[in-house]
Parts: sequence; C-alpha cells; structure tokens
Amino acid sequence: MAASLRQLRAYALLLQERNFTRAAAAMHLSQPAFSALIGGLEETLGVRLFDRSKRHVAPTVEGADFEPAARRVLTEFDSAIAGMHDRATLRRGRVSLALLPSLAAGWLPGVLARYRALYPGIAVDVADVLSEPCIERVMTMQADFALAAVRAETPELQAQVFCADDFHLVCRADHPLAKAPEPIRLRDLAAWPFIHLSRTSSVRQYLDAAFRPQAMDTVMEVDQLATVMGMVRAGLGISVVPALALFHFEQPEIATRPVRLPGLARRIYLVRRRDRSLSLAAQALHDMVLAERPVPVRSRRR
Amino acid sequence: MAASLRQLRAYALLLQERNFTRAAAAMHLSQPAFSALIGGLEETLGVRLFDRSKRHVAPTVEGADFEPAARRVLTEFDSAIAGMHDRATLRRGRVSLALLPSLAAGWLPGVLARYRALYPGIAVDVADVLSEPCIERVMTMQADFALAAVRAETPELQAQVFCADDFHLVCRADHPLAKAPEPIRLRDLAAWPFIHLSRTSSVRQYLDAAFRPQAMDTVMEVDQLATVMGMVRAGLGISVVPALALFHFEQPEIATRPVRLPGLARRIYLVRRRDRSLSLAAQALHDMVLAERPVPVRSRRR
DNA sequence: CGATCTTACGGGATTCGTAAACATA
DNA sequence: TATGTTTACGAATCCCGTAAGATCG
Repeated sequence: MAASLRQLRAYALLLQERNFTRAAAAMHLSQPAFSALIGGLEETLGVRLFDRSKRHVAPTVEGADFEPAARRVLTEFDSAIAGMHDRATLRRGRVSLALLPSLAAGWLPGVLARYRALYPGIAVDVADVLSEPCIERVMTMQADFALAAVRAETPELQAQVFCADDFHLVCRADHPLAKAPEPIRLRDLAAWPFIHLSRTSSVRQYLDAAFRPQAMDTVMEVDQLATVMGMVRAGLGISVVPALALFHFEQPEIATRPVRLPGLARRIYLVRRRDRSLSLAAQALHDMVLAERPVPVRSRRR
Repeated sequence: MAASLRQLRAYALLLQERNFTRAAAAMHLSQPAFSALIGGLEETLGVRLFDRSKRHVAPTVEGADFEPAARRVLTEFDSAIAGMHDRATLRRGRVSLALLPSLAAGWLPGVLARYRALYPGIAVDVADVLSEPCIERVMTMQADFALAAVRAETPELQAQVFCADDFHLVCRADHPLAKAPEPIRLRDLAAWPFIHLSRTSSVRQYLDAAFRPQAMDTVMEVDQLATVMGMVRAGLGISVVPALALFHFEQPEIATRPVRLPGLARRIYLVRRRDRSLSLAAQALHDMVLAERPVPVRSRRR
C-alpha cells in the first residue's frame, strides 16, 4: 500500500487543527472520509501518528517528528506545480534570441517593449551578432531562434523568409549622387571613393559578388555601421547599407537613396531548430516578431 | 484538477525512457493508462511536456525544465516515507532514559547491550542522575521515562512499582558485624562509626526517618557510593546501601549483610508522562526494562 | 507496413457521504 | 449527556485494461 499526497495533506491539516471534524471541513471532506485518510497513512507507515484517546487529538512522538519532512514534501510539490503553471501562463520563463545588430538596434526595441509589457516575468536574452554566430547559437541551443541573413536549411535547422531587405546608397547630402536621377544603379557608384564593411558582413559579401573588388575605389574597411556613418558624414566616401541599417544614417548631413540591384534583394530569415519545439515564452516572442516584421524604410533625398 | 504524485512518477519515468510503451511497462501499467497520466499532468500544468510527433519521444523545453523540481519532490517524498517506515520497524529512532546512578551502573548495561543488539539503529540517551532530576527530566520531556525512588503521581505523571530494593549493611570483612547472627536489625548498627551519604540520597532520607541523626555515630558524609566503598574498605566505618548498589562493594575485604528494616522496603518506580504515549523506540525499551527487572542481590558474609 | 501514441468504452477498485455505533470527560 | 471518532454500507467516481483508430517514418 503506497502513501499519497492527499494523506500527507490530511496529516498536515490535522496537525494544526488537532481536531478531525475541523480538519475534515478544511479539506471539504466528510469527517469519516478524512479519518480514513489518516488511518490509511498510519497503516502504510506502520506507525500511529495521533493519539485520539482523550478529548483533543495529539500527535504521538512519531507523528510530531514526521512534520518537517511532510511539510517539505508538500511545499516542494506545490511550488513545483505553481512554477510550471507560471510558465504555462507566461508569468515566468526565458527566451533567447539571436539577430543581426542592425535589427537589434533599429527594429527590435519596439517589439521587445511590447513583449515585456505583456510578459514582464519573462527574461529575454538578446545576442546582437552577425549572421554566422546567429546560426551557431541556434545550433548550440544558446538561442531559441534567430533572425539572420543566411538561409540555414540543414537537417537540424529550418529557415523561413522573415523580410526582404534592399540596399541603399548613403552619402553626404551635398554629394552629386544625393540628387542623381532615379534609378541609381550599382555601376553608378563604382567611380566614387567607397567605405567598405568587413568581409564577414552580408552586405560586403553581396557587393563582392557583384563587383570585382579592384573595380571599386575602396577608401577603407571598417567593422561597425556607426563608423561607416561617421566616415560618410565626414565626406570620406560613400557606402551601401541594408535598409534595416538606415536608422544609423538619419542625420541632416546625410542622404540615403535606394539602389536598384541586379538579382534578388537580400533576405532576412527566421531560423530555428527543426527537432525542438519552442518554449512557450519563445513561441510568444516568435509570434510577436512575425506579426511585427519591419516595414520597408523610405530613403531620403537631400 | 490537481496533480498527483503518480503523474510525477510517470513523468520522471518517461523522461528517462523516452518511450511510452517501455515507461508504462516499468510502471506495471498499460500504455494507454500511462498515456493518460502524462496527458493529465500536462493538462493540469497547462503545458505540453513532451513532443511525441516523431519516432522518439522528446521533452519540450518546459518538460526538461520541470525535471529537477519533479525529482526533488519524488525523492523527498520517498525518503520521508522510508524514514518513518524505518522508525516503525525500529531501525531508527531515539529513546532517552533517566535512572538512578546505581541502576545505571549495575543493572542497565546488560539490558542496554541486549537492546542495542536488537535495535542497533536506535540512539539511546541515558541520564544517570538522582531521583529528583530523574522526575524532572520526564516532566520536561527530556526523558521518555525514568526509574527513580520517588512515587511521582501527579496530573502529568504516572508511576508504577518497578522493583523493591532492600537495604544492606556494608563493612570490612573483619568487622564484628560481618559475622553477627541473623537477623541484623537497624539498632545493631547504631553503635558503630557510620559513613553517611548526602541528605539528598534516598537511602539517607530513609535512615534519617528511622533514626534521629544524633543517635548515630556519624564519621562523615560523602556524595558518591564509590567513596563510601573506599571509606568502608579502609575501616573508617560501616554503612547501609540499597541492594542495587551492592555491586560497588563486591570486593574481597568487604562483607555485605541484609538488614531487617522496620516498615516497607525502598521501592523503585517506573515513572512516565500520563498524557504522552511512548515513542516506538521508547516503548520497546520500556518493555524490555520491565521484562528484565533486577533480581534481588544476595549479600555476602565474610 | 510497422511501430507508437491516442481515443473509446466496459468492468472493477477506490473513495465518498450518510447513518449508526462507540468512547470519553 | 455532549462532543468527537470509528464502523458500516450503498453510491458515485476514478482508474485501469482491451480494442479500435490515427499518425509518422
């Protein structure tokens, strides 16, 4: 005969009430049914837990000594259930997201503000890294899902198009290209001093595929888009950046123009593991992220 | 709908088997019944704990995170039950006994040796103190029961006769009284130098009631029976001690003779609380103590 | 097609509540 | 006698196992 939690609850209740009738009422049970619970527990343990010889019920030595263990079990159980219930109702949890720095700085904050307002108990872990580390984090399960510029379709990963991201010219507002007639084509840029991003960036890889490097007038190569912005604003050169990064260049001295590109526009993919389902917290963020995809940004002519 | 321990066990089993059929078998349950346990747990928690889409069952993020809490609850529960079962079967426990030093040194060791052999897991706490502190310890529940020379019948305490304890003369083997004809009466001792115990001892109180103190030839007053023995052996005087303390005087140079006393013999009482039942460990010692009451010790004439 | 989980349903054990018996101060 | 626990018993519930259905590789 195995003991049950119900019996432990009856025991704990009787220990504080010291009266079968009241304890039974507290458990919404008839007194005989309650008595059977206590009796059953005593039988499975092989020990009498309460003396009910006299007017008031009193625990035996064994009955008193059992209290700490019994209460520990009950509270552990309840908190375990409550903890999972909190996760079920999104009052607790954790979600980790890996995404491109441009998305992380420009588009994500608004989404996360709404997410946190809805689910203040959920901890959010953001990794703002380039596409390759994004994918790597999903692979190693450091991130629940990622927004990256790589269509990572492997046995472990699945990818879906998240949004299209076209390229834009950035230059000083007083630069000739700032007022050149539409459409601006890639070859129109080749003559001008150019600020490149590092070779690991997806923009650069796209440009390297379109041009032979030596066909361009490369002024320098930097890692951060913010640095590109500074160089352009200083008149050191022009550059081409994805629409999602244009927020860096919303400055009076800088103009941005759409560039007509051969082939398809760059795409951002939502990448997640194929085998693992998302946690509830991750699923909620996933759904919100899809519902609030970035809207195309308009370039500005100066 | 409340969660049950059974569901937690099913969960823990499925987590390590990752297969409903095997886990069900391990629980001696049909697979559908097992499935219902998991389903019920998932419903009460409001979270899907396992993905069973593909060939093998895999825990969801929530399902994996639930493991530590669930296992903790299960092990706490099992150890709580096992702990009480150990106490029920006297494999564990504690008993504390208060008794007169003479009993503690002369009679108790043999009893405790048998008790410990039967119940090696039970810790025994012995207080070898005089009658008053014995009773005090039972009152304050520092001792489960006591063997003392006081019939402590109060609303809290009940006493039963444990054994009778008659008094014996102790003197040097070459003392005239060692070979005096039976019976030796108390008045036969008045003429000889006498070693008294302190006034708190029950022997002394008995003698003070029988004689006026000034009627005796008091040599000195000591606290310990072992000291009495040393004094007597040195020929400084004679004394009277309870039969239970005679083991101190089993020495070649010392003779012991029964003394015929007016009134009843001294009695040792077993004293316990009236309201509290004894713990199982205490009850076992209680029964053994009663079964092995001291047998009357024979005095020796030299 | 085979392995595996879920759904459907009848039978059996457990548990409940009412009523009566029993114990104690 | 009044309060409070145990016993007795019919009824509702819950849980299990068998069998059929659904799904995925």
